[in-house]
Amino acid sequence: MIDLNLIRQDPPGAEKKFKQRGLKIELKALLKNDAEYRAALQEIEALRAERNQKSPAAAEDPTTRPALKTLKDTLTKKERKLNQLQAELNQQLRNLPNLHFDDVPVGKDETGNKVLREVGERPSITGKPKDYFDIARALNLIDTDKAAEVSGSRFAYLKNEAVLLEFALIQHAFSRLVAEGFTPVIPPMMIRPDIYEGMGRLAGDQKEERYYLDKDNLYLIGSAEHTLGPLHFNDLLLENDLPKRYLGFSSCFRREAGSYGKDTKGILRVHQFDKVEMFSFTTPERSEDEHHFLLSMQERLVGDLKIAYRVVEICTGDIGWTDARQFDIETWFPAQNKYRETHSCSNTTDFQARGINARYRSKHGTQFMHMLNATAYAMSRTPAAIIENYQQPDGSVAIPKILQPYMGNVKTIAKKK
RNA sequence: GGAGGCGUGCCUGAGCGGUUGAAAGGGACGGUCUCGAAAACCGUUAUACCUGAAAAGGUAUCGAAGGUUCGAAUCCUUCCGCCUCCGCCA
Repeated sequence: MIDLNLIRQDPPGAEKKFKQRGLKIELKALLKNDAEYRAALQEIEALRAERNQKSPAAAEDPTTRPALKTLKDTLTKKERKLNQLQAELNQQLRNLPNLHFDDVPVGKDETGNKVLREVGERPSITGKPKDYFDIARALNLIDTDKAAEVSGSRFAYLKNEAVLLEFALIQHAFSRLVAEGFTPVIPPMMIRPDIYEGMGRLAGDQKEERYYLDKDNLYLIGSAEHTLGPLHFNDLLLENDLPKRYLGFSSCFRREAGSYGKDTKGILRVHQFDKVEMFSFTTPERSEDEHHFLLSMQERLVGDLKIAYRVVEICTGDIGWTDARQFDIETWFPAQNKYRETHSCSNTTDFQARGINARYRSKHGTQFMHMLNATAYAMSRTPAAIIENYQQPDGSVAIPKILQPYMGNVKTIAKKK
């Protein structure tokens, strides 16, 4: 949730940023509500003060009670109205995204994203590169036809080496990052609505993206991020505890409601996939550094696979709801002849922390932490990138050296007899 | 699914109608002592909002929302959450 004080301080500035995000948000109604709320609050507080002051005397002198009774009745009426105002105000606040940093590139959609650097060499493939999905099917690694019959579109059976490859990636991510001091976590994959709301993940049009279990009043998470953040729900840490870094593994569930027709073939966009995710809690002073640290971890993980990638800073029109700044890593897909998003890295500043009341204590007092999240490896997309980049002329797929130890030192995935 | 219990400050935990923002212990922070540290001792230690230049004052907060009352952490109702036992179960 956004800080109301920021809105009060500079309404035009906030409106400008919302506009840069492509949102038409008028703060006029909200500010009017806020002013009304504060006026009403003042009035009520004066009445309460009067009541509190006179009440003790009523214990001895019952004749003063009728007057206090009328005072109480008017108070009740006014309090009801105050509650209503507050509820409205809260609703309005929840519909506001985070404010991005001033130097985030302005743009209306993903075409406005800024490429920061390209790293690594693209593979030299003789002939026309084959699509990862065609290769995978030929090698009996993915079956979406059967999955469609059993579960519907955008589901897949991963089989054979695709499974081992996924486990290898997971193990590599954990061994690398646990060595860096990240705490390994397997978080819950379902979450309560109020916590989810606090994480800012039901706001805007994100709600449409979630699976909801009506019978139990629970949502399926769309990323480990969603339950890693609430690891410090209602917590008060000490400044010395920070930064706190976690590495979570979870399945991710997404309805892909707005993506009809996009990536319908294959497994780049599915309702369910696994992901290893980094999550950091830190101080406001250090959050930009932490953001770059997480990004550097991502580059190392992609670099380990020896696949070409580029780092992109996401522009205002494409940035996430909760984010003050977002980087993506896009990985090279030879057959598509372009980079595709495989990693995302976000600094949500205190936006999520305010929503889940995650604070820390420093010499300057108690304040909200800054919270950041970053993909380590997203399954299906990363294995797809490996398959497409490591394809061999004979139709087999080489396995990145760093993953071989996790796969029984097998060097290639070849067609089975 | 059946039966019962419980939700208080950073934590543990007392309080069960009126000087209770809330005892006590722990933790954290500051100080004394020390070459330094530990121990011991002394002190400090909630948050939000409102008025105010400040000093200060006011209001709210004991799971949440309602209700009873002049007055609620304390009584009532509903909801939410947690725990224990039994049953079922990877």
